[in-house]
Amino acid sequence: MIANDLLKGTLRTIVLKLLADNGRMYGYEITKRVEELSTGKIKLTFGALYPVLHKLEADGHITTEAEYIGKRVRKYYTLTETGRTRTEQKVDEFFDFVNTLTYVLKPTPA
Amino acid sequence: MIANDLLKGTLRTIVLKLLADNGRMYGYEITKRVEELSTGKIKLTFGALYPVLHKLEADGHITTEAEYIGKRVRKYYTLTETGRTRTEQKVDEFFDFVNTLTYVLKPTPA
DNA sequence: TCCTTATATATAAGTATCATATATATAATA
DNA sequence: TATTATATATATGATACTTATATATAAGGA
Repeated sequence: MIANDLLKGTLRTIVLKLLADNGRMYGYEITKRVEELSTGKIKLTFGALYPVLHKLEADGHITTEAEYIGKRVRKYYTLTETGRTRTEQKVDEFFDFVNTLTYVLKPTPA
Repeated sequence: MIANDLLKGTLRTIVLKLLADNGRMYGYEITKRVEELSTGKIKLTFGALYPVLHKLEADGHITTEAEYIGKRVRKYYTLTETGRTRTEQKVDEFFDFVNTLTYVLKPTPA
């Protein structure tokens, strides 16, 4: 498992990027996909995920469609145009961060 | 500047790694060195740094020596053995995290 | 048939980490 | 003499998660 301090600040980015790559997805599906892509090392908690999804919707980055699977509700989320732009920004920001921190954490002089 | 959400969870790692590489350092020096290594993109705030240094000391990862530069106190910090072990863990943890998240954030299918 | 596990969303309360603001003081430079 | 740099420290506040709790349907195994 990945230390959860490090995950802080990346949840939004993860969610946005998955939606960008996969078209529309629902919450539960997102957690499963992240677990899959990270070979079990990252597990999103629902208590964090759903508030983030609601926030992204409130900010106009995603839209919702409810669908019924039998009697159970399922909410599909899709990126808006601004959401797509935001995704690019956030992903770039992350790799920038990694490059910069690598300068700090790589050096090992005699 | 690096988005500060991303920095969360990396402060301890940065401090430990700098001490591991440079022998002994004092707080102010650490902030300057980080700014240098990150070409100005990471600026540690004192409000975050000093509590972390005190915490690391309380946890037995570093020890302090006070030195007087004229009349001004300067506190040098040095890694203990457990601190050295912890540094390795934390740095490995960070690069693990990066590799794992890259699996999630890299894919871009048609 | 009953129990457990998986599916599915949601909110409230608690914690950790860092930023901002404030305080104090000495040394160097313009 | 005034400003900037050096140097440490704490209190308060914001944010982003985790943990706990709630609710409900569907599927699978005993």
